[in-house]
Amino acid sequence: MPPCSATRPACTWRGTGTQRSTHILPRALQCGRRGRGPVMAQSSKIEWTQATWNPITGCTKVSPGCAHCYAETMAERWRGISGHPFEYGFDLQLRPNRLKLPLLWKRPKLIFVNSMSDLFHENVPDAFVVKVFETMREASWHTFQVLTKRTERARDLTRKLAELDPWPDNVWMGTSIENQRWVQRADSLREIPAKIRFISCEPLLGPLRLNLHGIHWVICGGESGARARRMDPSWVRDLRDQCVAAGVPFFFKQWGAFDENGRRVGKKRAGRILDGQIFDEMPRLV
DNA sequence: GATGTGCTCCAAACTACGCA
DNA sequence: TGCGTAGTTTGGAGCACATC
Repeated sequence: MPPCSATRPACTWRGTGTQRSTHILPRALQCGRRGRGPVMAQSSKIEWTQATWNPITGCTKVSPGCAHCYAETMAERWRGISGHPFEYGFDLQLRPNRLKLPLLWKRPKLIFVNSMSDLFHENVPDAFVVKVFETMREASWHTFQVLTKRTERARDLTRKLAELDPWPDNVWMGTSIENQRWVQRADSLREIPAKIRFISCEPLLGPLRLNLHGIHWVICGGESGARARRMDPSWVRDLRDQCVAAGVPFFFKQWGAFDENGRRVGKKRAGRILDGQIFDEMPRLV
């Protein structure tokens, strides 16, 4: 019997690996234990990265793009399960025991930092951010992708950090922009001296007119999940055309829960083909 | 032999869909 | 209409196999 169930919310998470479920997961969801010691998601289903690293988990909402946050949904389902990594749900948690994890991964990877949080959340102490940067600098064989909605704090804090050390070449910096209301995040991002600056327009909730000066990569995708909001295909095409015109690599991650014709078919079936093409472009190193 | 990699399975809660 | 099944989400666990 599974140790955890809806009728026994306070039971202990044991993760025996021998439990059985009626749920069948797609192959692409699978990820693996890698050797010994503490582990994290060394393989990720996120299309534009290879692995995730979460030295912090949990976050709070700042804009409409957060409304149906998958990370929150995932984390909250484990709240109260003693011993589980998300025992405290989506409450902000610093995880110092994970700080050195990328140093254990010997093969170079593209690592999404804090897929389950925001490194520049107001409740993350400056000193902890510094420690995250120390690891990223030390693990120079990896490439780290930091994504935040709090670009003003990121800019201010990185200015302070720059007084100690220059921005590491292997750390990309990005921000999420879901509609025109939040395009000013790109202005703060432009002031951060990362070698690669990128914008993630996911979930894309409205038409966007972006200033792509100083931006090296744009990711776009529709919302998935049960309560997903539909992305109008014209918004995607317009964004792609802006990137083509500006010479900025464009990555179309997914249609989301709705296909190109507005039918709810699920993320998998909706796919990621735009006008007969898969846009997989990655930033050119500058 | 030690370490790294690939594969499989599991967890909860919800929605969509197919079928009787 | 109601029921059962599939799908969605990522992190963590075990095991087998590959590589050094």
